[in-house]
Amino acid sequence: MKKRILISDIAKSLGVSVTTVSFILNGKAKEKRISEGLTKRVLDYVKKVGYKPNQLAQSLRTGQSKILGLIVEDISNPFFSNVAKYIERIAYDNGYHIIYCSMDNDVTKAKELIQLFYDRQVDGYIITPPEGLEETVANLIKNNVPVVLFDRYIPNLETNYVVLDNFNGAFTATKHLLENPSNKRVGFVSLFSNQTQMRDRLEGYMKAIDDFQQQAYIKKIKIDEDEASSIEQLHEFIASNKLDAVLFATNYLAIHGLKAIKEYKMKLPHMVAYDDHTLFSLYEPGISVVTQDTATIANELIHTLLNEIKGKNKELQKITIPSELLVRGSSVISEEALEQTS
Amino acid sequence: MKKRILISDIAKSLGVSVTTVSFILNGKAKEKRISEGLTKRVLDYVKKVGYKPNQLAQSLRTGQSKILGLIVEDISNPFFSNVAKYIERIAYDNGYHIIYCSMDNDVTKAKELIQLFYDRQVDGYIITPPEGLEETVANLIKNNVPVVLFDRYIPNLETNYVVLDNFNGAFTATKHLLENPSNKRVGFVSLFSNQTQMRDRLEGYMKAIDDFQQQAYIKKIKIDEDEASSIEQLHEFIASNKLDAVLFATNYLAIHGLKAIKEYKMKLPHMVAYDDHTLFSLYEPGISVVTQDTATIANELIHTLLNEIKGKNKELQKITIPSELLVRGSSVISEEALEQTS
DNA sequence: AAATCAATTTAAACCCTTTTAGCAAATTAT
DNA sequence: ATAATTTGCTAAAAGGGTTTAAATTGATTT
Repeated sequence: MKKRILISDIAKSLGVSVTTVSFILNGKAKEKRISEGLTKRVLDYVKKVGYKPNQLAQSLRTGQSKILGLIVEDISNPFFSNVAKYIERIAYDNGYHIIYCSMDNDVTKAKELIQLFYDRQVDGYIITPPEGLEETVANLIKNNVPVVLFDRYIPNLETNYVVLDNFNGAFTATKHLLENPSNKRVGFVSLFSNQTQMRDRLEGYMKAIDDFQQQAYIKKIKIDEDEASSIEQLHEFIASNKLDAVLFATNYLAIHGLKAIKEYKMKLPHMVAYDDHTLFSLYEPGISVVTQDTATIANELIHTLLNEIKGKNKELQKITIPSELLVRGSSVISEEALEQTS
Repeated sequence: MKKRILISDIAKSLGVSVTTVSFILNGKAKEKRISEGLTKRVLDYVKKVGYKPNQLAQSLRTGQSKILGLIVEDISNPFFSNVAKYIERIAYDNGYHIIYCSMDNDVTKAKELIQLFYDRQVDGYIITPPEGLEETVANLIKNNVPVVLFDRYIPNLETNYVVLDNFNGAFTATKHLLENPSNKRVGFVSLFSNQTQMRDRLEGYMKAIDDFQQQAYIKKIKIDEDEASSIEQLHEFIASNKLDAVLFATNYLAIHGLKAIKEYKMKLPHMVAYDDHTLFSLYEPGISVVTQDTATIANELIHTLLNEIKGKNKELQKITIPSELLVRGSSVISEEALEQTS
């Protein structure tokens, strides 16, 4: 923690030039034909005094900041904070840092953040794009800035992305609900949003509904609706349609749903939420979810980005990760439900 | 997004020197007695072309990175991610960026992170110190690095910190539980940890127990215990002592407790958790919590740190934020509980 | 008219690396 | 024995700003 030691100090102490030390430190000893003896001597000394290059100077010179920008919808959503946690870890293991931000589905904020990151010369971006960010992202791509989209992609824009198999996730979930003979009326709660993940989840729901030749009950909530109003609307939706089951397109919509149920003492025998949450595993009755391995997602994201930065991606990576339906509490719950109704 | 414009470009275009532009941009026009006319001309032009100084070059020269390091216990814990979200926002509004990390209560990792941040020349630190970090933090202080501790502090070390009134929080919570005449046996679940927040919560619990002249039931869990074992131990603790109520010292311990209750179909009529969680508000019966305004905490933290950086703190800031007992569901629940038991 | 002074502006040093271009000595080829 | 390479290393420029120390200009004094 004492006074910072510089590369010139090393050079002086060893009686060699700064250039030589730099070459050796950057693994160019062979290439620059520096003798093995000297290489070892420098390396040993550097290790002994614990010299570390000044990142800022290094970045200024190389144009590489070794910082990655992560722009997620909302870091306080456990889905995103879990992914962030893994990304952070892998990035660090690869010598990168993460600067992260929540954009709260606000295009203006997202644009500002990207500009800010750009000014900071981050080496790459992982972005969950809100609607309206198409042009900004297109611009980044055009300028050869490494970008990976996440959770949703931008149609008609050729980018790397890592998303979930939303269609099959929603399809399987809806099918699961419909297969229960007591569920005649199965609804779907989503957002007013044309983002791909929402579109695909809707399509998955519709496919299942059509397969079972049932009526569709679809409710969309405004993306920036305040919680109280959202709860109010969900109450109305569930109660007036006398729904037996609902598929919620996001975890917080499902939470609003639960709050509505609690507040208005409604019955909603079955539901499936999108993206898991501690709450869902402990709630009685247990709440089934469409889930996915956040570690896998983080892995794909960060590796895609790092490869892009290193120019190792021969072609665009369009990765779809299968999602899984985690059925909860059916046995326990049906017992308990029976007990309670009896 | 096009090619970056430099300060030298500005100077050339305007036919003045780089120095002059720099002075004006850094608000030293008056001090350096640069004429108002020129000042305005430069400022207008800079705005017109949208010039922004290269942060790296700036940092390299001034030694200020405008980056703050935030080291929390676990970013996926909603308490921390909420505080982080606010901190992030305020920092940005003040022209600072946040680099954050979870240290997972691992001293080695925390030390590495601090070293890493130090190498990156962050301008200040917000740290939730794990046990064993005393010396490292002391070292930072000794080197005049701006530091604010958070959630817990280090006894005998003179630092800025922002913590909660853990003693009163735990005391009030325990008192609340004891005041219910049906609660004879009130336990406390905490961690094997000498961190101040845990120590104070224990003392608050003990004070209430002593005031009511009751027996104490205290269970500590290893700080890095795996979830399954933690659940197992909590089951044993609650069941064998036939506890009527439990105060949990952290939100995840309370979650483990709930899992134990669910898994082993136990009864635990009342509980209070430390740090709120969506789960606790929706669980049936609603779970009371000791909570606090994360916005206030974040505000105090970031402003203390920024003032420290600017040298505006005349003295050390030792801030204790009052915590609040949020009693949940007592009325509704007792009704429902009655219904179920009847 | 020369000297002094204040008001402006600027050249150059500095922050710390990386990297280009090149030099001197040792080898090899002719 | 000399020219052509190769080997081993380095001086200096570059990267993009900030800041010190000094130069320039015009006005005022002597």
